[in-house]
Amino acid sequence: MRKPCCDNKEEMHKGAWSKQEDQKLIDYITKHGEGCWRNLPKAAGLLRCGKSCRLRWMNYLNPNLKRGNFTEDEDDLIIKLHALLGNRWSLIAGRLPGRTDNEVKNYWNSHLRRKLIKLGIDPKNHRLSHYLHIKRLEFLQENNTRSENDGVIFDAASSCANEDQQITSSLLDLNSLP
DNA sequence: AACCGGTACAACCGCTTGTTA
DNA sequence: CTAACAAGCGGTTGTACCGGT
Repeated sequence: MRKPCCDNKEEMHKGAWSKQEDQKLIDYITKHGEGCWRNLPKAAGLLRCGKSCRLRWMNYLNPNLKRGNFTEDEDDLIIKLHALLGNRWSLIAGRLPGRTDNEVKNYWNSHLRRKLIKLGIDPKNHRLSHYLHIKRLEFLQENNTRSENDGVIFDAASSCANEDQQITSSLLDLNSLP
C-alpha cells in the first residue's frame, strides 16, 4: 500500500501560489539548495506538498529558466525531436536550455500541434494526413508509370522505406550526442 | 456592457522509475 | 530479491485572459 505524497493532505494549500509562498520557496532553496522535496515544505514553512514545491520551482521560480516566446529555431528543434522521441517531454526539454518539460508540452499542445495540422501533417506520427497521403501516393503512382515508360524504375514503396531509414538514422545520431 | 468560445499556461493527479535498506 | 519510499514524468484540469459578437 502506497503512502500519499504528503501527510495531512487536507491541511495543504492548493491552487495558485501567492507571492509570499514563492518568496519562502526561493529563500529556502537559495539558502539550502534543492533536494528532499518531501521535507522541504515543513522546513521552509510552507503548507504545500513536496511535489507542488518541486513543480513550482522547476517550472516557474528557477532562475535558470528562459522566459518568453519560443524562437523559430526552438520550434524546429521541438518538432524534429518530437518526431524522433514522441511525447517524451523531459527528454525534449533537455535539449532546449532554459525550457521545462511542462513548458514544452504546453507549447506543443497549444501552438505546434495546430501548426502541423495546418500544414497537413499528422502531429502524432509526423506523416502527411490521410488525404494528403492518398494524393501523394497517386502522385508517386503516376511517376512510377512515367518512369517505367522512360525505362527508369521508381518504386514508391522503397521511397517510403527510405524515409523511415532517414528517421532511424537521425535517431541514432541523436543517441550518439553526449 | 455582457456573454461566449478559444487560447495559454500553471498546477494537480496518478502512475512509473530509480534508489536504498 | 523485495518492499518502501522519493523523485520524476506525462496526461489532464482549472482558470485567467482576450477578442469577437
